Amino acid sequence: MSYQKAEEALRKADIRITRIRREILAVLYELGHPVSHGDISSEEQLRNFDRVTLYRNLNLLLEKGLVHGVLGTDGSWRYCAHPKDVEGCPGRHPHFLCMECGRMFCLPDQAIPFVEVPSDFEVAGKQFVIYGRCAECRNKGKDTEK
Amino acid sequence: MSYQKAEEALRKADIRITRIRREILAVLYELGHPVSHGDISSEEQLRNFDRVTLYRNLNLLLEKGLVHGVLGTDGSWRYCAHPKDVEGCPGRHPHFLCMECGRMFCLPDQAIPFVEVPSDFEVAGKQFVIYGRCAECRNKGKDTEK
DNA sequence: CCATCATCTGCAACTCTGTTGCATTATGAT
DNA sequence: ATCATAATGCAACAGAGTTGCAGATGATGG
Ligand SMILES: [Mn+2]
Ligand SMILES: [Mn+2]
Ligand SMILES: [Zn+2]
Ligand SMILES: [Zn+2]
Repeated sequence: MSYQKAEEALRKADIRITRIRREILAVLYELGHPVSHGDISSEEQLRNFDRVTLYRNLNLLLEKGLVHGVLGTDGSWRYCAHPKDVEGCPGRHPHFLCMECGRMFCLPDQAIPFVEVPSDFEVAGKQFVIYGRCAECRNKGKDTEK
Repeated sequence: MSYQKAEEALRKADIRITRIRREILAVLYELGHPVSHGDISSEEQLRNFDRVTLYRNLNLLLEKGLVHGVLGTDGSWRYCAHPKDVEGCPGRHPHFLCMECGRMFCLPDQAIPFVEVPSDFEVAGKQFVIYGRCAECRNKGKDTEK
């Protein structure tokens, strides 16, 4: 079960262990791909928590680096955590967003490429989102396409 | 003046020439870096148009490829057009967002790097945003930094 | 140069994502 | 078990962007 991993991560990050935090991390570990606030809140285990509390905890987990966040080109954030990322989950890889089903996929095998910025600029982070249609949605389309 | 360029581009894209469209394009051509709806709407020449009309026209110009859009990690879109991009302005380059002043900069000298996606996915586009602090904001900070 | 009709504009209302303030409740250290 | 501190729930708010519709505007053909 992912609860062990979740508690371990929370302890390591030195933040209080509460039910919602355990559940959020467990859900993200199981799913393994970035999901929106809405997706998370409709998971069985999280359905009864207040949406604000969910937002606040997602932000906390982001700050503490237990979760990484990706802003989709649809304008909403996805949250993702991989249990294997021992030292937090920096998410330094590109992501793919399917604009038909709204699912987001990590492309973890390649690092976000280096890009030159003016030398007097200070880089805090990067987001690389590729958007289009996922395999599943392409297949569904094939019947209907004229 | 950029009005010539603007009208030319509108004619080429085969959309009606209206005052707001001419003004939007002229403003974007002059500024030459991505700006938000809010920035545009507070430009002298555009201050008296309705914000909805501005949104609708920005979307039209995006669709027609006369303008490129970049979603900042602050969650709002910036719009940009370079007059030299004769065949529309695809914006296929990374952008830098200063999280202090909110300004966005094109990094036009480098293409958005190629990234492998699963072969059965269909790529429609990419967004590569680097965020941090611009040179100007770093300098301003130096006085105040303890 | 005017009539016509498609298109564009302005206004009001709305949606969606995310945030803030505050009173109440749970957590964990003692 | 006690208590201070931190987390939660609820209501209200904020900002970006969209939709529906009535009335104005611009391209076109006579
Ligand atoms: Mn990821
Ligand atoms: Mn650009
Ligand atoms: Zn899909
Ligand atoms: Zn700046």
